[in-house]
Formats: sequence, structure tokens, C-alpha cells
Amino acid sequence: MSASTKLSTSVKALCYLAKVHPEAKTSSEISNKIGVNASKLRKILSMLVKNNIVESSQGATGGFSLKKEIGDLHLQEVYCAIEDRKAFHLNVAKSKGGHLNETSKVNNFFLDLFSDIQVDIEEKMRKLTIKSIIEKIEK
Amino acid sequence: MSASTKLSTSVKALCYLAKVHPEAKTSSEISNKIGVNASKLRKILSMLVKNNIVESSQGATGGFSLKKEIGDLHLQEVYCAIEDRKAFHLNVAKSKGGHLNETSKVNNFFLDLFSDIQVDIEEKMRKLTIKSIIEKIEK
DNA sequence: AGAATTGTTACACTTACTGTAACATTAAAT
DNA sequence: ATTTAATGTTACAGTAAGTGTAACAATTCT
Repeated sequence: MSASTKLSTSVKALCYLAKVHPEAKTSSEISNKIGVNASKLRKILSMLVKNNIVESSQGATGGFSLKKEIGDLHLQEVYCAIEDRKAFHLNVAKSKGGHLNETSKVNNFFLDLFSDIQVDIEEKMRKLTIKSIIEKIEK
Repeated sequence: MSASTKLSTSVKALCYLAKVHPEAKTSSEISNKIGVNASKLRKILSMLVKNNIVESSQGATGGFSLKKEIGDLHLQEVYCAIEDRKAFHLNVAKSKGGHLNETSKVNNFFLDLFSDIQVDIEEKMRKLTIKSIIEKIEK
């Protein structure tokens, strides 16, 4: 699953959980609401659980509920929770061999450029809370 | 070939052509220098030709040479030449059905966000000329 | 104990990417 | 004119990545 798909799935689930807060909902309930496979959804939600964004309880009456206040929950935080590797990943061939030839210098240039872009993206996401996203969507 | 790979390949080829300017070089010569398959390279270079960035001549003594002054050639221009679709593409599920439910609203939010990001990236690329890249790389 | 849920693994299917080959088209050189 | 060597384009097999779904162990309430 691509980073951007995971991110939008996460936000959909978080918006739904925010609406029903503090009620807990099962993965299949959420799945029906947002149109994402329940198994895949659990995979994503489990990552949010590990990062203290969502709470889960197993067993017969289990389910997922919001743990963090959505006014304090930034998109960047969600993004980091679901994506370990540098995301919105851009391909640049690794330079092979020790010395820096022209080709590997160009590669390094793009690695730098893309990591600058990555920083910009994360900065943009840091300014958006889930609450602000919900407000923006509703109006 | 991903957008970012095509872009870095283009820049490698352009740097090499700048160095030997105004001499024309064949795709296999360039291929050897920058370590990219000659056939794939021709595919990319042909797009640069169509956008008046590179000149080509066919036939026995043919080859590729720079057409544009590298001080006037911006990375964004190269990028547009090789990539028709919105690049650095980020996945968002298309909303199906006419009405706007919560899920499709979230999708639209991300479409907007990602197109903002796209604008930022292109703006960054618009500030970089091939000449400035070469200077940056060499020092 | 039984039932229902999360958390995780596995797998087939599809889609995209990669590397390479092949060949028609073109143009210079002899 | 023929040959030669190049671009421009198409095709294709092999690989990698993404998608959708199923299965099942672990857990916890009733």
C-alpha cells in the first residue's frame, strides 16, 4: 500500500472515529463506512495504536476508538505512524563504487533535492490537524 | 520508468552534453558515460528533442547535442518535457458516484493537498537551471 | 467454554517498472 | 544507388511492487 493511500485511509478512519467519539467501533464497522477492506484497515489501525493515536481493545466487545485529541493530532504525526521509510519516496539510483564520478554526483544532487522536498511536505503536514481537516471538509 | 528516474537520467545526459558542447554524441556514447541503457536513453532524449531542449540528427553521422543554453534551461522545463501526467504522483482513490460522502470529501482534500505539493515542487525546480546544477555538483 | 474481536501472516492476482532486443526510418558517405 | 550507422519506436519477457482477500493465532468479554 502506498504511503499516500495509507494516509488517506487513516484520515478517513480518524474522521469517522472522531464523529462517534468516544464510542469504540470494530474494524468491519469502520470498513463499511469508509470502503476499505477490514483486514487492510486493521493493519493500518494497528500502527496508529502503536503510536498512541488510536486505542484498541480485543475480544468480544473490542474495537477502535480515538486516543488523542484531534485538535492536537497533526497529519505529520499520522504520517510518521504509518510510514517508517522515507515516504513519498522518489527513486534515485544508488551510486556504486567508492569514488564520486559525474553520475553519482548527479544522483547525490537529486537525493538532496528530494530530501528537501520531503522536508517541505512534512512541514506542510505539520500545520494540519485532523480537527482542521474535518472543519475544512465539512464546510 | 518513474518520473524521478527519468529526471535524473535527463540531467546526467544534459550535463554530459554540456561538457562536450557543441559536439554531438550518439546514444551509445552517452549511455556508456552515464550508465543508462541506450535504448531507454533514446526514449528520454527523443522527448527532450520534441521540446527543443536537445537537437538530434539521424543517419550515419547523427547524434545528440544541446540546443538550449544551459543557463536558460530550468529543471522544471526538463521535467515537463519528460513527464506528461502529473508527476511525483500520489495515489488518491477516485470518488465513485455523484454525491459527496465523507469518504470522497477526504479524497478531494488529499487531491487538493497533493496538488499544492506538486506546485511547490515545480516551483523549486523552476529556480534551478542546469548550469547552476553543474556548478553545484562540481564544487 | 464460547463467541467475537484484534493483530498478523500468507498468498494469489494484478499492475507497474526494468532491461533488453528488434526493426523501421532517416541521412551521410562512398 | 548502395552501404552504413544513427535515431525513433514498438514489443516483450522478467522482475518488483501494490491490491484484495483469506486464514488463523491471540485475546478478552460474556
